[in-house]
Amino acid sequence: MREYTSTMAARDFNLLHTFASAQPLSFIGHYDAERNSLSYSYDNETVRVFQGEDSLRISGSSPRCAKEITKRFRLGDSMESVYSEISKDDSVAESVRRYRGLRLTLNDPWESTIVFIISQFNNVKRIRRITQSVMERFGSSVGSLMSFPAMDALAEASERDLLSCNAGFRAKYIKGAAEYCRSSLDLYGLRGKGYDTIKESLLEIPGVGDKVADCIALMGYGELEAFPIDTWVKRTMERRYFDGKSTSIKRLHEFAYKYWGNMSGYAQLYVFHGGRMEGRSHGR
DNA sequence: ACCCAGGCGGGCG
DNA sequence: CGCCCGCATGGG
Repeated sequence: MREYTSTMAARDFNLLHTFASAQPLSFIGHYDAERNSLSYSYDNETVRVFQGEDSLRISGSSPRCAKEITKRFRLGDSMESVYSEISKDDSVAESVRRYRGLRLTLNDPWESTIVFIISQFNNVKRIRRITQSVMERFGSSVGSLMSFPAMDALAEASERDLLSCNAGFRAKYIKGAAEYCRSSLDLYGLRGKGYDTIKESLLEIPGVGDKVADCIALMGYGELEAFPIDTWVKRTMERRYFDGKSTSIKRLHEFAYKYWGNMSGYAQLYVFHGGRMEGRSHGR
């Protein structure tokens, strides 16, 4: 079985920060700390990316693997201009300094939908375990990895089998979302329709609310206006921009859009990751 | 024992 | 619109 490899220059690319930032790839892929590499399956192929000094090495089962990595990690984005656009204050600038190379990923819309449904009211370690166990149970093997389950597989799964993946109360949402996505919504047809249209459609999926819809819009469709507000982002923003006062999600959205505009998605990534890393190191 | 986690749906005023 | 609640499960 042939393997395709390639090397490409990559500045401002940090695989570990990206893996640690709780994006769909963090849950679907496998990170190897010793090699500093990440492997995952896509479209019945496998690929592995190794972080070098100022370069990436790629190996995969298809000649398309380099293109896949370029797209998945948005290597075409100029991080220089992203950083200059989002660094509106010292706290964002500090996150950028600490986590330079943290990349936004562009993932499959269907996979993003299920992963972010699993993510609700949950912690990162458990999201990964549940996602992996759903893949083991309902996916199929691609080389030595597992594929992400098809819509049919999850729509036809029993709630009991999903519960045995420890999905908890999310089991019924997973099944409901799969049924809805295969019968009543063309997830892939939404690509490129724009943030408002995409979000409105996603909100019709059972188990998808405001926050999860923004996550899917951002990391499944690449809509950079999206600004998902979870507990970390809320707390971090209240501390940084609202004098520590409790502030409604609606107000935080309004603030974000005025402040970062169509770079909100990248700003959110650095606010979220910075806030979460800082919060964790302080104990709690 | 306790609080919390990349929230959502449903009910209430 | 805002607020409150229940929801499964396991980490710190």
